[in-house]
Amino acid sequence: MKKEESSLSTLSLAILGLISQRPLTGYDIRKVFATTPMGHFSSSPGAIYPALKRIEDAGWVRGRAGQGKTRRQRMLYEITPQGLKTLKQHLSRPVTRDDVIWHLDDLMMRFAFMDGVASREGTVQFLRDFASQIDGYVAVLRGYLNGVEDIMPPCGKLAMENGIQGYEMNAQWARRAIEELKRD
Amino acid sequence: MKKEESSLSTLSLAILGLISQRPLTGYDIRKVFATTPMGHFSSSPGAIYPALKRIEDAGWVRGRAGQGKTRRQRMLYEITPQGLKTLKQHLSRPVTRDDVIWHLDDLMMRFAFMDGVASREGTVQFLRDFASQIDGYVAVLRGYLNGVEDIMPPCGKLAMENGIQGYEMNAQWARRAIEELKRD
DNA sequence: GTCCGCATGTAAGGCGTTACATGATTAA
DNA sequence: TTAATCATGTAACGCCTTACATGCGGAC
Repeated sequence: MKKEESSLSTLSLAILGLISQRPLTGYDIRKVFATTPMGHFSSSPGAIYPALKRIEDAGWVRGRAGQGKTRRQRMLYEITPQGLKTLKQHLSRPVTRDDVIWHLDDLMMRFAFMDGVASREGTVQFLRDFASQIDGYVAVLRGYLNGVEDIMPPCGKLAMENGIQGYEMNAQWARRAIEELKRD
Repeated sequence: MKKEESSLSTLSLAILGLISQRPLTGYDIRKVFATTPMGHFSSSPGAIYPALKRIEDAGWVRGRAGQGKTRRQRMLYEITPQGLKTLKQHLSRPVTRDDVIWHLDDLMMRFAFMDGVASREGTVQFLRDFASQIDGYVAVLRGYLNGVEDIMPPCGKLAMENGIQGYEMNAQWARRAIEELKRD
């Protein structure tokens, strides 16, 4: 329910994260959103180009003329030192319960872009915090469900269980991910 | 990425669904969002009251003066026949892959409010369609992941796996839910 | 007599969605 | 030469977020 100082919308974070991996054009980004599992992002130009302009105005990326297969003019964006700093800051923000409730997708984005940007220990710590925040919230939800499950209609109850299982799956995933990252 | 005719935002659907179960005031709705697992909805007045007004203007709910513990004036909203029809229509819309990708939360809301509103067979059919649409999408995602997993950085790959596992969890949940609904 | 919970709103701003618009290049 | 793909945008709209505002009633 809260937004923090280094305000990056989830879409902006996704774009900045992608550009941090390698320089991209707006169209490249659209293709990533349209053809990969990042597909729950709007690949629409009305979302991408304004977002790109915003993070350019903020000084986090810099566009320069580049050409691809054709010699059309196209803007190739690369991350700036400022942008990398912002990204790092954003990725290293603590994991709160608010994040778990309201910005789960944002948390996952943060993790997804830690590869070149955060340290291995920082990444593992993030996953640990993530899992433990989820555990805490799941306990609350289970407590609530136990209190009302006798009076809840079947579909409502099943829907609530779906939500809880989703969180539990995330916690399990995080612990497996920690193991996997340690095997290096 | 698409919106349909009987356009109901997820928040409006949640409110209409809650009111369909029993008459509620705006404040009641805020409390539900603030204190139950429906907590990823904005319990803020700036969201609830305008949404309530919109669905009232649409003729789906009717407000009448009612009093609670105190004899303050407060608007108690109840669903209209029109509103119930709209809700039923919305709940019986087919489950598409677009829904799975862009409106999973909406699908879950639809299911959560089927209790008094949809038939038992309709509900089970919904879950079957839900599971099979997810299966189809998971196959696509797994295909993609297989193609690129050798060149993907560890965090990116793990994040993608998280997404896929989330979908798989949903499909499993749906099949268990079918079994549970049949045990009546 | 002050704070907290009840109860309902409004105003500004941000940003994503939908739809429209434009023009170059390439493959059929 | 016509359609598809590349490539970038704008405009209107809807709706959520944040913050502010108000006023009653009960409890301590």
